Amino acid sequence: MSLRERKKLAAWRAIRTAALQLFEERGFEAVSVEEIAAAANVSRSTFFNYFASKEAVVFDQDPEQRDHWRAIMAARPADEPLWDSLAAILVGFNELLGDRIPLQRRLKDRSPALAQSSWDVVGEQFLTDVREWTASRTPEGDTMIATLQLNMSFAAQTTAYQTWGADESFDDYLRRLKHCLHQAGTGAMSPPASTSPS
Amino acid sequence: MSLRERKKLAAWRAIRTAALQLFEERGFEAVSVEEIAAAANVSRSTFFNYFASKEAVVFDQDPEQRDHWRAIMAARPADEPLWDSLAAILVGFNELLGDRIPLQRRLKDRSPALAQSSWDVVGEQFLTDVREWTASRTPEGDTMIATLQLNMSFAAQTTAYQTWGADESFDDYLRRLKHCLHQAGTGAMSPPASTSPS
DNA sequence: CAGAATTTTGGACTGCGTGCAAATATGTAC
DNA sequence: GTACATATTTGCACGCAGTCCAAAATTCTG
Repeated sequence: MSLRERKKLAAWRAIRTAALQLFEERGFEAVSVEEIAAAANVSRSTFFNYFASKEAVVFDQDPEQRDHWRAIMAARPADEPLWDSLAAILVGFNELLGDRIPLQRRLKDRSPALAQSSWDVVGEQFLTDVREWTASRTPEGDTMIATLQLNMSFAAQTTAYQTWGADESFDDYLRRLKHCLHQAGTGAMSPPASTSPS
Repeated sequence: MSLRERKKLAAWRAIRTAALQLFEERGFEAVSVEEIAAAANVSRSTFFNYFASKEAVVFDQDPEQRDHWRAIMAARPADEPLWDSLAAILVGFNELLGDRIPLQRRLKDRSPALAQSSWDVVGEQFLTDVREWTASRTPEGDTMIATLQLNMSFAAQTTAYQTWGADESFDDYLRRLKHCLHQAGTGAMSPPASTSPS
């Protein structure tokens, strides 16, 4: 790893930690990009060299994390049913994010702007990667069914996130995620009536 | 309907038609709010009185439409399974939107900014209304399962939209939407292998 | 150490979205 | 219709996100 690369990574992390710190202290909207840059000892321009937008600094993942989830994807056996793979990938991804998710949650709760950022939890990069991965594992004519399963797995993820009560732990969240994935897998209308656990 | 209300509606429509016209001619990004306001014979301030953002003018629905989809929601029998209701509501909503959807599609295809607006197809208002409707029909402990079904129905909608080929008609899109809803209802992993129709 | 390649920086610029107070239009009561 | 209350429109100023570009600064290569 060359000096350049090390410095790049360091700058990326300096910006992100500075930003998150400020966001936690004063809320997303109340912090300007200028302030973030200043806190990270970088120019405003440099901030935009690393992050496409102010929101990206909340949702983008550490470059090293990216390698991890790519490994997770690559590890799925080629003959595994798509849905099972997607479920495993999403769970793995969430475990990977770990304690960063609560932070995102805290910020979102306080910020209208962040609240309706298209990307919840899963950042832009992961979305792109998992789309690509799905496409690579989908035979010619099945692209619709594959897209549907992909979107359904995200629906499960979103649901777990949305119904994550303020008093619940991260493990509770993970459990619910798995439950939602299972439920989505077996079908939305499978239970004729009340089948809500825990 | 008072004069005020009639004028309001007229202004709303004037702004939207002017905006859509300009967007079609020159693309979403290339048109400024000032230009839209000018084309609609209104001040810039007034534009923001009616639309919360430049994007909202693409996704917000005509106030009268809102009454229509509310009627659709109200018409669902109280004892119908949630999933069936949601499916019917979404189909009804899309039929209602009708030829406006292709327009949105055309704009989105040309505009990166629009492309990743959180709201695809279904605008903010419909989202809010259908959330509220769902909540009103959900017993105390079933909020997670209800949220999941809601999100899954949107996943089906999104999928139909994403896989809508440029050469396909609006009816093809509607057909695919129904198919996706059915598929999502019976479960993501139901087909062990290739089961893609048409 | 010299020159190529990449990154950082500052500065100017466009345009969205907000806030506010003055002007204008509509509704209401007499 | 005149007078007053209420709602809407308008202009103006402001902050700030995001883009572009050319000049510095830094790292890489030999």
